[in-house]
Amino acid sequence: MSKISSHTSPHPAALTQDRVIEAAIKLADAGGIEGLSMRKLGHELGVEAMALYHHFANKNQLIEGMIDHVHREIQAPLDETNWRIFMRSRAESAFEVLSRHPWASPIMESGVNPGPSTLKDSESMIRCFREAGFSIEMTVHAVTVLNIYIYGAALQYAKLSFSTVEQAAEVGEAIKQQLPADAYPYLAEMITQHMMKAGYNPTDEFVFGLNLILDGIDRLEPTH
Amino acid sequence: MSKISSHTSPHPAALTQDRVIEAAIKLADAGGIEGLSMRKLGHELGVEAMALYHHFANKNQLIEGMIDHVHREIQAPLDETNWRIFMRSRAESAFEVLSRHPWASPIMESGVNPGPSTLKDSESMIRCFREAGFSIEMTVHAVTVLNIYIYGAALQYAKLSFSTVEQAAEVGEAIKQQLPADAYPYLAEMITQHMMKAGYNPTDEFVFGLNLILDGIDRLEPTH
DNA sequence: GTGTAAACTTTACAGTGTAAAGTAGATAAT
DNA sequence: ATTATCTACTTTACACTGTAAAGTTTACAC
Repeated sequence: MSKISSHTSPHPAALTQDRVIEAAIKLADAGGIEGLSMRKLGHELGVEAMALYHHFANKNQLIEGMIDHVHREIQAPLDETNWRIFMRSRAESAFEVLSRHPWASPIMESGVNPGPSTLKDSESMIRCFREAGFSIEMTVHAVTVLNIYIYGAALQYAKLSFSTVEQAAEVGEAIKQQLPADAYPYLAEMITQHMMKAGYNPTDEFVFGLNLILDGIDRLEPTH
Repeated sequence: MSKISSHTSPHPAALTQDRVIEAAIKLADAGGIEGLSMRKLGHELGVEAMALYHHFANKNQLIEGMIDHVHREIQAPLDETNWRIFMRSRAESAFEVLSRHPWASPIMESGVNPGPSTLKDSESMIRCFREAGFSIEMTVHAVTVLNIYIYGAALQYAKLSFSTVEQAAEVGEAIKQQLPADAYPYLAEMITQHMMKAGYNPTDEFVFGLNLILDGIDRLEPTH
Protein backbone atom coordinates (compact mmCIF):
# COMPACT_ATOMS: atom_id res chain seq x y z
CA MET A 1 0.00 0.00 0.00
CA SER A 2 1.81 3.06 -1.17
CA LYS A 3 1.29 6.42 0.41
CA ILE A 4 0.43 9.13 -1.99
CA SER A 5 2.93 11.95 -1.96
CA SER A 6 4.20 11.01 1.46
CA HIS A 7 7.21 13.11 0.77
CA THR A 8 5.43 16.40 0.38
CA SER A 9 2.52 15.91 2.74
CA PRO A 10 2.49 14.26 6.13
CA HIS A 11 -1.19 13.35 5.96
CA PRO A 12 -2.28 10.86 3.33
CA ALA A 13 -5.44 12.57 2.10
CA ALA A 14 -4.48 16.09 3.03
CA LEU A 15 -6.66 18.95 1.99
CA THR A 16 -5.60 21.07 -0.91
CA GLN A 17 -6.89 24.45 -1.96
CA ASP A 18 -8.47 22.88 -5.01
CA ARG A 19 -10.22 20.12 -3.10
CA VAL A 20 -11.66 22.66 -0.69
CA ILE A 21 -12.71 24.99 -3.49
CA GLU A 22 -14.43 22.23 -5.38
CA ALA A 23 -16.35 21.06 -2.33
CA ALA A 24 -17.31 24.65 -1.57
CA ILE A 25 -18.62 25.15 -5.10
CA LYS A 26 -20.66 21.98 -4.78
CA LEU A 27 -22.19 23.23 -1.55
CA ALA A 28 -22.90 26.67 -3.02
CA ASP A 29 -24.45 25.15 -6.14
CA ALA A 30 -26.81 23.16 -3.95
CA GLY A 31 -27.66 25.65 -1.24
CA GLY A 32 -26.62 29.08 -2.44
CA ILE A 33 -23.74 31.14 -1.14
CA GLU A 34 -25.58 31.83 2.11
CA GLY A 35 -25.85 28.10 2.66
CA LEU A 36 -22.08 27.75 2.57
CA SER A 37 -20.54 27.85 6.02
CA MET A 38 -17.08 26.86 7.11
CA ARG A 39 -18.51 24.25 9.47
CA LYS A 40 -20.64 22.60 6.80
CA LEU A 41 -17.76 22.71 4.36
CA GLY A 42 -15.43 21.14 6.89
CA HIS A 43 -17.97 18.45 7.63
CA GLU A 44 -18.27 17.70 3.92
CA LEU A 45 -14.51 17.20 3.79
CA GLY A 46 -14.36 15.14 6.99
CA VAL A 47 -12.57 17.86 8.87
CA GLU A 48 -13.25 20.55 11.44
CA ALA A 49 -14.02 24.06 10.25
CA MET A 50 -10.78 25.51 11.56
CA ALA A 51 -8.72 23.14 9.44
CA LEU A 52 -9.74 25.20 6.41
CA TYR A 53 -7.90 28.19 7.80
CA HIS A 54 -4.61 26.47 7.14
CA HIS A 55 -5.34 26.70 3.43
CA PHE A 56 -7.19 30.02 3.25
CA ALA A 57 -6.59 33.12 5.32
CA ASN A 58 -10.32 33.64 5.65
CA LYS A 59 -13.65 32.90 4.02
CA ASN A 60 -13.25 35.74 1.56
CA GLN A 61 -10.10 34.24 0.10
CA LEU A 62 -11.90 30.94 -0.27
CA ILE A 63 -14.67 32.69 -2.18
CA GLU A 64 -12.13 34.41 -4.40
CA GLY A 65 -10.75 30.99 -5.18
CA MET A 66 -14.23 29.74 -6.00
CA ILE A 67 -14.81 32.65 -8.36
CA ASP A 68 -11.57 32.05 -10.18
CA HIS A 69 -12.39 28.36 -10.43
CA VAL A 70 -15.70 29.23 -12.05
CA HIS A 71 -13.90 31.57 -14.41
CA ARG A 72 -11.66 28.70 -15.41
CA GLU A 73 -14.68 26.74 -16.61
CA ILE A 74 -15.45 29.39 -19.19
CA GLN A 75 -14.13 28.31 -22.53
CA ALA A 76 -13.18 30.36 -25.55
CA PRO A 77 -11.87 29.09 -28.90
CA LEU A 78 -8.39 30.54 -28.50
CA ASP A 79 -7.28 29.77 -32.04
CA GLU A 80 -10.28 31.53 -33.54
CA THR A 81 -9.38 34.75 -35.37
CA ASN A 82 -12.90 35.76 -36.35
CA TRP A 83 -13.77 37.99 -33.40
CA ARG A 84 -17.48 37.47 -33.78
CA ILE A 85 -17.27 33.70 -33.61
CA PHE A 86 -14.85 33.97 -30.70
CA MET A 87 -17.03 36.34 -28.70
CA ARG A 88 -20.25 34.49 -29.39
CA SER A 89 -18.73 31.20 -28.33
CA ARG A 90 -17.13 32.67 -25.23
CA ALA A 91 -20.34 34.47 -24.27
CA GLU A 92 -22.43 31.34 -24.56
CA SER A 93 -19.93 29.36 -22.53
CA ALA A 94 -19.84 32.04 -19.85
CA PHE A 95 -23.61 32.19 -19.67
CA GLU A 96 -23.86 28.43 -19.42
CA VAL A 97 -21.23 28.25 -16.69
CA LEU A 98 -22.78 31.06 -14.68
CA SER A 99 -26.18 29.40 -14.97
CA ARG A 100 -24.74 26.29 -13.37
CA HIS A 101 -23.32 28.41 -10.54
CA PRO A 102 -26.08 30.93 -9.85
CA TRP A 103 -24.40 32.13 -6.67
CA ALA A 104 -21.43 33.41 -8.65
CA SER A 105 -22.66 36.33 -10.73
CA PRO A 106 -23.83 38.50 -7.82
CA ILE A 107 -20.41 38.34 -6.18
CA MET A 108 -18.13 38.51 -9.23
CA GLU A 109 -15.90 41.43 -8.45
CA SER A 110 -15.02 43.09 -11.68
CA GLY A 111 -11.64 44.65 -11.13
CA VAL A 112 -10.35 43.95 -7.66
CA ASN A 113 -8.06 40.99 -6.98
CA PRO A 114 -8.58 39.16 -10.26
CA GLY A 115 -7.38 35.58 -10.21
CA PRO A 116 -5.21 34.01 -12.90
CA SER A 117 -8.17 32.58 -14.84
CA THR A 118 -9.92 35.93 -14.77
CA LEU A 119 -6.82 37.63 -16.14
CA LYS A 120 -6.32 35.01 -18.80
CA ASP A 121 -9.91 35.41 -19.96
CA SER A 122 -9.59 39.19 -20.20
CA GLU A 123 -6.29 38.93 -22.02
CA SER A 124 -7.73 36.60 -24.63
CA MET A 125 -10.71 38.85 -25.29
CA ILE A 126 -8.60 41.97 -25.65
CA ARG A 127 -6.14 40.18 -27.86
CA CYS A 128 -8.88 38.89 -30.12
CA PHE A 129 -10.30 42.36 -30.71
CA ARG A 130 -6.90 44.00 -31.12
CA GLU A 131 -5.74 41.45 -33.66
CA ALA A 132 -9.00 41.91 -35.53
CA GLY A 133 -8.02 45.54 -35.98
CA PHE A 134 -9.96 47.26 -33.22
CA SER A 135 -8.36 50.30 -31.60
CA ILE A 136 -7.61 50.21 -27.89
CA GLU A 137 -10.53 52.51 -27.22
CA MET A 138 -13.02 50.46 -29.20
CA THR A 139 -11.70 47.28 -27.62
CA VAL A 140 -12.42 48.69 -24.17
CA HIS A 141 -15.92 49.62 -25.26
CA ALA A 142 -16.59 46.22 -26.78
CA VAL A 143 -15.20 44.16 -23.90
CA THR A 144 -17.03 46.29 -21.37
CA VAL A 145 -20.43 46.09 -23.01
CA LEU A 146 -20.08 42.35 -23.57
CA ASN A 147 -19.09 41.61 -20.00
CA ILE A 148 -21.76 43.84 -18.55
CA TYR A 149 -24.35 42.08 -20.67
CA ILE A 150 -23.20 38.54 -19.91
CA TYR A 151 -22.88 39.04 -16.16
CA GLY A 152 -26.08 41.04 -16.09
CA ALA A 153 -27.94 38.26 -17.88
CA ALA A 154 -26.54 35.65 -15.54
CA LEU A 155 -27.60 37.80 -12.61
CA GLN A 156 -31.19 37.97 -13.85
CA TYR A 157 -31.49 34.31 -14.70
CA ALA A 158 -29.84 33.23 -11.46
CA LYS A 159 -32.83 34.64 -9.65
CA LEU A 160 -35.59 33.29 -11.84
CA SER A 161 -35.44 29.99 -9.95
CA PHE A 162 -37.18 28.12 -12.73
CA SER A 163 -35.60 26.49 -15.74
CA THR A 164 -38.19 24.53 -17.69
CA VAL A 165 -40.91 26.07 -19.80
CA GLU A 166 -43.63 24.51 -17.62
CA GLN A 167 -42.20 26.10 -14.51
CA ALA A 168 -42.05 29.42 -16.31
CA ALA A 169 -45.74 29.16 -17.12
CA GLU A 170 -46.52 28.33 -13.49
CA VAL A 171 -44.58 31.30 -12.20
CA GLY A 172 -46.21 33.51 -14.80
CA GLU A 173 -49.60 32.31 -13.65
CA ALA A 174 -48.70 32.95 -10.02
CA ILE A 175 -47.54 36.48 -10.76
CA LYS A 176 -50.60 37.22 -12.85
CA GLN A 177 -52.88 35.95 -10.09
CA GLN A 178 -51.62 38.36 -7.49
CA LEU A 179 -51.29 41.19 -9.99
CA PRO A 180 -54.03 43.84 -10.06
CA ALA A 181 -54.48 43.25 -13.76
CA ASP A 182 -56.32 46.41 -14.68
CA ALA A 183 -53.66 48.54 -13.00
CA TYR A 184 -50.96 47.03 -15.21
CA PRO A 185 -52.71 46.21 -18.51
CA TYR A 186 -49.58 46.14 -20.67
CA LEU A 187 -47.70 43.97 -18.20
CA ALA A 188 -50.63 41.56 -17.92
CA GLU A 189 -50.90 41.37 -21.68
CA MET A 190 -47.22 40.61 -22.01
CA ILE A 191 -47.31 37.83 -19.45
CA THR A 192 -50.40 36.11 -20.76
CA GLN A 193 -49.86 36.53 -24.46
CA HIS A 194 -46.14 35.94 -24.60
CA MET A 195 -44.28 34.69 -21.56
CA MET A 196 -46.77 31.98 -20.76
CA LYS A 197 -46.94 30.72 -24.33
CA ALA A 198 -45.32 27.38 -25.06
CA GLY A 199 -42.54 28.72 -27.26
CA TYR A 200 -41.15 31.15 -24.73
CA ASN A 201 -37.64 30.33 -23.56
CA PRO A 202 -35.68 32.68 -21.31
CA THR A 203 -32.31 31.71 -22.73
CA ASP A 204 -33.50 32.70 -26.22
CA GLU A 205 -33.76 36.19 -24.81
CA PHE A 206 -30.08 36.04 -23.91
CA VAL A 207 -29.13 35.02 -27.43
CA PHE A 208 -31.26 37.73 -28.96
CA GLY A 209 -29.61 40.46 -26.91
CA LEU A 210 -26.20 38.98 -27.58
CA ASN A 211 -26.77 39.18 -31.32
CA LEU A 212 -27.98 42.74 -30.98
CA ILE A 213 -24.78 43.68 -29.17
CA LEU A 214 -22.49 41.79 -31.56
CA ASP A 215 -24.18 43.60 -34.44
CA GLY A 216 -23.54 46.86 -32.64
CA ILE A 217 -19.87 46.04 -32.16
CA ASP A 218 -19.65 45.05 -35.81
CA ARG A 219 -20.69 48.57 -36.68
CA LEU A 220 -17.99 50.20 -34.54
CA GLU A 221 -15.09 49.78 -36.91
CA PRO A 222 -15.29 50.50 -40.63
CA THR A 223 -13.11 47.46 -41.28
CA HIS A 224 -15.32 44.70 -40.02
CA MET B 1 -49.35 70.25 22.92
CA SER B 2 -51.16 68.02 20.53
CA LYS B 3 -50.36 64.39 20.17
CA ILE B 4 -49.71 63.28 16.68
CA SER B 5 -52.15 60.68 15.45
CA SER B 6 -52.93 59.57 18.99
CA HIS B 7 -56.02 58.00 17.59
CA THR B 8 -54.30 55.53 15.35
CA SER B 9 -51.09 54.88 17.23
CA PRO B 10 -50.56 54.53 20.97
CA HIS B 11 -46.92 55.60 20.80
CA PRO B 12 -46.19 59.15 19.68
CA ALA B 13 -43.21 58.51 17.39
CA ALA B 14 -44.09 54.98 16.38
CA LEU B 15 -42.08 53.20 13.76
CA THR B 16 -43.50 52.90 10.30
CA GLN B 17 -42.40 50.63 7.49
CA ASP B 18 -41.12 53.60 5.56
CA ARG B 19 -39.09 55.01 8.45
CA VAL B 20 -37.48 51.62 9.00
CA ILE B 21 -36.79 51.15 5.29
CA GLU B 22 -35.20 54.56 4.97
CA ALA B 23 -32.95 53.99 7.96
CA ALA B 24 -32.01 50.57 6.61
CA ILE B 25 -31.09 52.04 3.23
CA LYS B 26 -28.94 54.63 4.96
CA LEU B 27 -27.12 51.91 6.86
CA ALA B 28 -26.65 49.78 3.74
CA ASP B 29 -25.40 52.77 1.74
CA ALA B 30 -22.77 53.37 4.39
CA GLY B 31 -21.71 49.86 5.27
CA GLY B 32 -22.96 47.53 2.57
CA ILE B 33 -25.74 45.01 2.91
CA GLU B 34 -23.61 42.77 5.09
CA GLY B 35 -23.16 45.66 7.48
CA LEU B 36 -26.90 45.90 7.97
CA SER B 37 -28.09 43.96 11.00
CA MET B 38 -31.39 44.09 12.81
CA ARG B 39 -29.66 45.12 16.00
CA LYS B 40 -27.76 48.00 14.42
CA LEU B 41 -30.88 49.12 12.60
CA GLY B 42 -32.89 49.03 15.80
CA HIS B 43 -30.21 51.01 17.59
CA GLU B 44 -30.28 53.62 14.82
CA LEU B 45 -34.03 53.98 15.38
CA GLY B 46 -33.78 54.02 19.17
CA VAL B 47 -35.42 50.67 19.52
CA GLU B 48 -34.56 47.05 20.21
CA ALA B 49 -34.03 44.74 17.26
CA MET B 50 -37.14 42.71 17.91
CA ALA B 51 -39.35 45.76 17.62
CA LEU B 52 -38.74 45.67 13.88
CA TYR B 53 -40.48 42.32 13.65
CA HIS B 54 -43.79 44.02 14.35
CA HIS B 55 -43.45 45.81 11.03
CA PHE B 56 -41.72 43.16 8.94
CA ALA B 57 -42.16 39.41 9.10
CA ASN B 58 -38.42 38.90 8.71
CA LYS B 59 -35.28 40.50 7.40
CA ASN B 60 -36.01 39.36 3.87
CA GLN B 61 -39.26 41.30 3.76
CA LEU B 62 -37.42 44.36 4.98
CA ILE B 63 -34.93 43.96 2.16
CA GLU B 64 -37.73 43.58 -0.36
CA GLY B 65 -39.09 46.85 0.93
CA MET B 66 -35.67 48.46 0.54
CA ILE B 67 -35.44 47.24 -3.04
CA ASP B 68 -38.83 48.60 -3.95
CA HIS B 69 -37.94 51.90 -2.31
CA VAL B 70 -34.84 52.11 -4.47
CA HIS B 71 -36.94 51.30 -7.50
CA ARG B 72 -39.21 54.20 -6.62
CA GLU B 73 -36.27 56.58 -6.93
CA ILE B 74 -35.85 55.69 -10.57
CA GLN B 75 -37.48 58.32 -12.72
CA ALA B 76 -38.81 58.10 -16.24
CA PRO B 77 -40.42 60.90 -18.27
CA LEU B 78 -43.88 59.36 -18.31
CA ASP B 79 -45.33 61.82 -20.79
CA GLU B 80 -42.58 61.20 -23.30
CA THR B 81 -43.77 59.38 -26.42
CA ASN B 82 -40.40 59.14 -28.16
CA TRP B 83 -39.28 55.73 -26.93
CA ARG B 84 -35.61 56.47 -27.36
CA ILE B 85 -35.68 59.59 -25.25
CA PHE B 86 -37.80 57.79 -22.66
CA MET B 87 -35.49 54.78 -22.43
CA ARG B 88 -32.30 56.81 -22.39
CA SER B 89 -33.60 59.02 -19.61
CA ARG B 90 -34.91 56.10 -17.58
CA ALA B 91 -31.67 54.17 -18.05
CA GLU B 92 -29.51 57.04 -16.87
CA SER B 93 -31.74 57.59 -13.87
CA ALA B 94 -31.62 53.90 -12.99
CA PHE B 95 -27.86 53.81 -13.30
CA GLU B 96 -27.47 56.89 -11.16
CA VAL B 97 -29.80 55.52 -8.48
CA LEU B 98 -28.12 52.14 -8.40
CA SER B 99 -24.73 53.81 -8.14
CA ARG B 100 -25.89 55.59 -5.02
CA HIS B 101 -27.07 52.25 -3.58
CA PRO B 102 -24.34 49.84 -4.60
CA TRP B 103 -25.70 47.09 -2.34
CA ALA B 104 -28.90 46.93 -4.38
CA SER B 105 -27.97 45.58 -7.80
CA PRO B 106 -26.55 42.24 -6.59
CA ILE B 107 -29.78 41.41 -4.77
CA MET B 108 -32.37 42.78 -7.21
CA GLU B 109 -34.59 39.79 -7.81
CA SER B 110 -35.85 40.05 -11.32
CA GLY B 111 -39.19 38.33 -11.32
CA VAL B 112 -40.10 37.10 -7.89
CA ASN B 113 -42.22 39.19 -5.54
CA PRO B 114 -42.02 42.48 -7.41
CA GLY B 115 -43.11 45.46 -5.34
CA PRO B 116 -45.51 48.15 -6.58
CA SER B 117 -42.74 50.47 -7.79
CA THR B 118 -41.07 47.64 -9.65
CA LEU B 119 -44.34 46.80 -11.38
CA LYS B 120 -45.04 50.41 -12.21
CA ASP B 121 -41.62 50.78 -13.77
CA SER B 122 -42.07 47.67 -15.91
CA GLU B 123 -45.54 48.74 -16.97
CA SER B 124 -44.32 52.14 -18.12
CA MET B 125 -41.48 50.64 -20.15
CA ILE B 126 -43.71 48.11 -21.87
CA ARG B 127 -46.35 50.71 -22.55
CA CYS B 128 -43.83 53.09 -24.08
CA PHE B 129 -42.59 50.48 -26.54
CA ARG B 130 -46.05 49.19 -27.37
CA GLU B 131 -47.40 52.67 -28.07
CA ALA B 132 -44.36 53.34 -30.23
CA GLY B 133 -45.51 50.45 -32.41
CA PHE B 134 -43.34 47.60 -31.18
CA SER B 135 -44.84 44.12 -31.22
CA ILE B 136 -45.18 42.22 -27.95
CA GLU B 137 -42.27 40.02 -28.90
CA MET B 138 -39.95 42.87 -29.78
CA THR B 139 -41.00 44.71 -26.65
CA VAL B 140 -39.96 41.73 -24.55
CA HIS B 141 -36.62 41.61 -26.33
CA ALA B 142 -36.00 45.32 -25.91
CA VAL B 143 -37.03 45.53 -22.25
CA THR B 144 -35.00 42.46 -21.42
CA VAL B 145 -31.78 43.60 -23.05
CA LEU B 146 -32.09 47.07 -21.54
CA ASN B 147 -32.67 45.82 -18.03
CA ILE B 148 -29.92 43.24 -18.25
CA TYR B 149 -27.53 45.92 -19.41
CA ILE B 150 -28.49 48.49 -16.79
CA TYR B 151 -28.41 46.12 -13.84
CA GLY B 152 -25.27 44.47 -15.17
CA ALA B 153 -23.54 47.83 -15.44
CA ALA B 154 -24.61 48.79 -11.94
CA LEU B 155 -23.30 45.46 -10.71
CA GLN B 156 -19.88 46.07 -12.22
CA TYR B 157 -19.56 49.66 -11.07
CA ALA B 158 -20.81 48.83 -7.60
CA LYS B 159 -17.69 46.77 -7.12
CA LEU B 160 -15.14 49.13 -8.57
CA SER B 161 -14.98 50.95 -5.23
CA PHE B 162 -13.46 54.04 -6.81
CA SER B 163 -15.27 56.97 -8.34
CA THR B 164 -12.81 59.72 -9.24
CA VAL B 165 -10.38 59.58 -12.12
CA GLU B 166 -7.41 59.85 -9.77
CA GLN B 167 -8.57 56.82 -7.81
CA ALA B 168 -9.02 54.91 -11.05
CA ALA B 169 -5.43 55.66 -12.00
CA GLU B 170 -4.25 54.51 -8.58
CA VAL B 171 -6.14 51.25 -8.82
CA GLY B 172 -4.87 50.76 -12.36
CA GLU B 173 -1.35 51.28 -11.11
CA ALA B 174 -1.86 48.81 -8.27
CA ILE B 175 -3.22 46.16 -10.62
CA LYS B 176 -0.41 46.71 -13.11
CA GLN B 177 2.19 46.41 -10.34
CA GLN B 178 1.14 42.95 -9.27
CA LEU B 179 0.44 41.84 -12.82
CA PRO B 180 3.09 39.71 -14.58
CA ALA B 181 3.13 42.16 -17.44
CA ASP B 182 4.76 40.01 -20.07
CA ALA B 183 2.23 37.25 -19.45
CA TYR B 184 -0.64 39.61 -20.25
CA PRO B 185 0.76 42.08 -22.79
CA TYR B 186 -2.57 43.18 -24.24
CA LEU B 187 -4.11 43.70 -20.82
CA ALA B 188 -1.10 45.68 -19.67
CA GLU B 189 -1.20 47.82 -22.77
CA MET B 190 -4.87 48.55 -22.27
CA ILE B 191 -4.43 49.58 -18.66
CA THR B 192 -1.43 51.82 -19.21
CA GLN B 193 -2.39 53.39 -22.51
CA HIS B 194 -6.06 53.86 -21.90
CA MET B 195 -7.56 53.26 -18.48
CA MET B 196 -4.90 55.24 -16.66
CA LYS B 197 -5.06 58.18 -19.04
CA ALA B 198 -6.65 61.34 -17.75
CA GLY B 199 -9.69 61.28 -19.99
CA TYR B 200 -10.91 57.83 -18.95
CA ASN B 201 -14.24 57.81 -17.14
CA PRO B 202 -16.02 54.57 -16.27
CA THR B 203 -19.50 56.06 -16.58
CA ASP B 204 -18.72 57.08 -20.17
CA GLU B 205 -18.45 53.37 -20.84
CA PHE B 206 -21.99 52.92 -19.60
CA VAL B 207 -23.28 55.62 -21.94
CA PHE B 208 -21.41 54.16 -24.88
CA GLY B 209 -22.93 50.72 -24.40
CA LEU B 210 -26.35 52.22 -23.82
CA ASN B 211 -26.17 54.02 -27.16
CA LEU B 212 -25.05 50.84 -28.85
CA ILE B 213 -28.07 49.00 -27.48
CA LEU B 214 -30.53 51.78 -28.26
CA ASP B 215 -29.21 51.79 -31.83
CA GLY B 216 -29.77 48.05 -31.93
CA ILE B 217 -33.34 48.40 -30.72
CA ASP B 218 -33.92 51.13 -33.26
CA ARG B 219 -33.11 48.66 -35.97
CA LEU B 220 -35.58 46.04 -34.71
CA GLU B 221 -38.73 47.51 -36.20
CA PRO B 222 -38.96 48.83 -39.74
CA THR B 223 -41.08 51.71 -38.47
CA HIS B 224 -38.64 53.42 -36.22
C1' DG C 1 15.86 10.48 20.67
C1' DT C 2 15.20 15.56 20.01
C1' DG C 3 13.54 19.33 17.38
C1' DT C 4 10.69 21.41 14.08
C1' DA C 5 7.07 22.14 11.19
C1' DA C 6 2.70 21.21 9.12
C1' DA C 7 -2.15 19.63 9.47
C1' DC C 8 -5.76 19.42 12.13
C1' DT C 9 -8.76 19.92 16.69
C1' DT C 10 -10.56 22.21 20.81
C1' DT C 11 -12.25 25.87 23.06
C1' DA C 12 -13.95 30.34 23.15
C1' DC C 13 -16.07 34.79 21.79
C1' DA C 14 -18.62 38.29 19.63
C1' DG C 15 -22.09 38.79 16.40
C1' DT C 16 -26.15 37.11 13.58
C1' DG C 17 -31.58 36.21 12.70
C1' DT C 18 -35.52 35.30 15.14
C1' DA C 19 -38.84 32.33 18.26
C1' DA C 20 -41.29 32.88 22.64
C1' DA C 21 -42.78 35.16 26.37
C1' DG C 22 -43.30 39.33 29.01
C1' DT C 23 -44.53 44.43 29.76
C1' DA C 24 -46.28 49.32 29.38
C1' DG C 25 -49.71 52.11 27.76
C1' DA C 26 -53.68 53.41 24.99
C1' DT C 27 -58.25 52.08 23.46
C1' DA C 28 -62.80 49.64 23.83
C1' DA C 29 -66.50 47.23 26.41
C1' DT C 30 -69.21 46.69 30.19
C1' DA D 1 -64.79 53.35 36.49
C1' DT D 2 -63.17 49.01 36.04
C1' DT D 3 -61.88 45.43 33.26
C1' DA D 4 -60.34 43.40 29.11
C1' DT D 5 -58.05 43.71 24.79
C1' DC D 6 -54.84 45.29 21.50
C1' DT D 7 -50.54 47.36 19.94
C1' DA D 8 -45.81 48.57 20.25
C1' DC D 9 -42.02 47.35 22.20
C1' DT D 10 -38.53 44.68 25.44
C1' DT D 11 -36.32 40.64 27.48
C1' DT D 12 -34.51 36.38 27.25
C1' DA D 13 -32.99 32.57 24.79
C1' DC D 14 -31.26 29.54 21.06
C1' DA D 15 -28.96 27.87 17.16
C1' DC D 16 -25.81 29.40 13.99
C1' DT D 17 -22.02 32.28 11.94
C1' DG D 18 -16.66 33.58 11.14
C1' DT D 19 -12.49 33.21 13.29
C1' DA D 20 -8.74 34.17 17.14
C1' DA D 21 -5.85 31.45 20.26
C1' DA D 22 -4.02 27.58 22.01
C1' DG D 23 -3.48 22.63 22.05
C1' DT D 24 -2.75 18.06 19.75
C1' DT D 25 -1.21 14.70 16.51
C1' DT D 26 1.80 13.14 12.90
C1' DA D 27 5.79 13.07 9.78
C1' DC D 28 10.20 14.24 8.75
C1' DA D 29 15.35 15.95 9.62
C1' DC D 30 19.16 15.52 12.28
